[in-house]
Amino acid sequence: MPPHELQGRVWTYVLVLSQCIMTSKFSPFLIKDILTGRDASLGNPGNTAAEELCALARNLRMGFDSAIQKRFSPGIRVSESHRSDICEEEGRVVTQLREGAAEHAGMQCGERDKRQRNQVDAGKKGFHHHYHCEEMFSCSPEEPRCRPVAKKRSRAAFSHAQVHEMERRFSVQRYLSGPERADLACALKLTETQVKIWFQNRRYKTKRRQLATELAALSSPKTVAVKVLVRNEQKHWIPGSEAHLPTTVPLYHGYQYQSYLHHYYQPYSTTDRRSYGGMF
DNA sequence: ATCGTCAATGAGTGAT
DNA sequence: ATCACTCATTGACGAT
Repeated sequence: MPPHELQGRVWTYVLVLSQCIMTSKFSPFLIKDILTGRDASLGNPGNTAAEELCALARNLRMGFDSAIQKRFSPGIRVSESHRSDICEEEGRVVTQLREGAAEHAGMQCGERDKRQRNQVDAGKKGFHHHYHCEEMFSCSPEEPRCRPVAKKRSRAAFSHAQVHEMERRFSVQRYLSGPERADLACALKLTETQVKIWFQNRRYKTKRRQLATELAALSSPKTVAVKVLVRNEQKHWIPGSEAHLPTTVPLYHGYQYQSYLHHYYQPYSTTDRRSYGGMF
């Protein structure tokens, strides 16, 4: 099968899938389904065709690339954790396909982002996170060759509800066990990795702020009550009443080199396999 | 244009 | 080997 025909077929399939997803005909789907060609209307590509499709799909999206490689590359063993990562990536691909289909329908990127933001702000869809425009390659049925476009890193913006819930949880629990993290991720419609990273960053942020606060308190001049005798309009110090004034500590250096000074974390959850008793 | 925030990434580490 | 951690940094984004 000529490359441009394969690519056209992949692109058509992507569009069909996108429309299905947008109209909720079916979702989610597996990339494997694309590659094994379950849809009779698109023929029945064999293994070789699937491999070719796989190679082409690699050029479509970063999400495709990673997921397909991990799942289908020969000789690569997939662990349970990797499998869950792959599922996450497939979820991202679905999101990207939704956006791709929307874009194909004529919506401008900026308008779409605005709309999504409005949706998030208005809380119309409850928990929701989005990815911004991220064109890795420019492909279209009219343009058989994929043109590489500058890579752009995406950053999810969690909704207020998602952040609020994680903050609430963080206020009572600084560490989550695996099952707890999975539950929270499921409830918030986030991936476990996102929840994990959020808690990591949150702990780090708390620690940084606490250190900064403490160091600022140490380095700032203090108002201290000092006993003074007044006699003949002159002030006289009373021995032993001097306040201890600490030397100024530069914030950066204090933070940089005293990072292990303050072990104020709560102990790890009892349901977790790891114990931080020795560390904290 | 600059700055702060924050999700994500990577290096290094320890536990299992 | 795998996992989750801390810490430092990166890059996107919004506010100013």
